[in-house]
Amino acid sequence: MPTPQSRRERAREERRELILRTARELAESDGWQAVTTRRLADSVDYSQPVLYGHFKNMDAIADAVALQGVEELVTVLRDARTSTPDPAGGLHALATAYLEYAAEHPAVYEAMFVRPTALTFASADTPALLKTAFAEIQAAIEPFAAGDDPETLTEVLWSALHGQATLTQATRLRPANHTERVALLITRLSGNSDHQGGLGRGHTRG
Amino acid sequence: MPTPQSRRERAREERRELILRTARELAESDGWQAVTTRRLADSVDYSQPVLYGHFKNMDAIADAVALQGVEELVTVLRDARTSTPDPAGGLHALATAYLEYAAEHPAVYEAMFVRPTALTFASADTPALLKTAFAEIQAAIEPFAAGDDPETLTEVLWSALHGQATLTQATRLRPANHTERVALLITRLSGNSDHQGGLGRGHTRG
DNA sequence: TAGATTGCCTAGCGGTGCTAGGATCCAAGG
DNA sequence: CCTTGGATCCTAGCACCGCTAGGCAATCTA
Repeated sequence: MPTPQSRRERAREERRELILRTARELAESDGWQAVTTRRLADSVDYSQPVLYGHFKNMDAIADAVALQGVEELVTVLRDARTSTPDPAGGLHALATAYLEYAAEHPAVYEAMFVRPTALTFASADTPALLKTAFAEIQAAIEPFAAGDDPETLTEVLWSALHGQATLTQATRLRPANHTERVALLITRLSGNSDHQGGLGRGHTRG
Repeated sequence: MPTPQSRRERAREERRELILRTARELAESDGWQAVTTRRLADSVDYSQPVLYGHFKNMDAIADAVALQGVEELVTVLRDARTSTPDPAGGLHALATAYLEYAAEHPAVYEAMFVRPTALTFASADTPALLKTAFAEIQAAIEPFAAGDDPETLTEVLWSALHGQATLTQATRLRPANHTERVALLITRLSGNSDHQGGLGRGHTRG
């Protein structure tokens, strides 16, 4: 509904978004440790207590940013996966898109999956959104499940992507080999050695 | 050097280890955010400035703990890999040992690979130790490199393990499927789905 | 024993998250 | 018009954080 009751409430909502946007920018530019109540309040030109009128505490702000991130990630993954009818190509595109998003929005990614704040237990509707994101990954890898449990395979793929995302951010991996790592990962995970050629092996034991 | 010069220096070294051990215990029991200078100083029954006589700052303490962890991890990985002459068995054992160490020492693991403190740039001899750890993983996966670059494949494996370790700690993955995830990961990464001969999934239905 | 060195503590700085209490504004009622 | 009630916002402050200056006491050297 585009008319959120009164004008006051609309102004209030706008200010909430201002806080969120500013926190996100601050985190992306200087890291989450630089997002303090005083700095954030200064940046939005309010006093600290105003922040607490919108969010329970500082972690809740990071959680809200994380929620935005999950929504964005879902559409990014869906767009990548459905960019081609070829399952192998879709999987490769999804994996690349995942790592690209993590690289381009490191602070948001950190809020989502690295920070201790449990997004799962944040609010009631959060798990549904997270399940959607998980389902996107599953849809990409499921054609290659063969005899294995698709959900477990999805967890394996997600973990592998998550590991590459975080270790790359921490400059623990050679940045140059980014492309090769993704390609090698999805090639091996999808079960055959030439993923360009399509599905390849379909049944090893009947 | 078993004789560290004077008695004073030996006492000093003992106190350094006391600080390190206490910090590690504190981190494992209550998390790194609970390891503050005041609490740590209280726990070792000294004042805060004493800590700074041994370490440059708080992060340096976490780095020292991380260094201990890498040493431990190297031996754990080596023992696991060489526990069997079978390459596939060795790889599986190494992967399991890696995740087991991460699960049993979450704070140490966090200090090593999650905390922003760059262990690589910590001191001069650190990279060598890290390279040894990396080489251990590479030794386990290299037999399955086929035509692919072994180093890239090692990065892929390590990232995948790291992802499983961190997401498991954050309770983002189902803890029950721990074993299945490792088995599926190394089965697929090692190149084929059924030359594993009973290590992982598959034959548990009879 | 006198002097130098070292080890250690108390006290304090600026910063953090967060909250209480009073001031101020704004919309509705007499 | 003025008054009143409620929402809005800020100043000031608490306890805690990492870290450091300065002084005191114990120890080693001569």
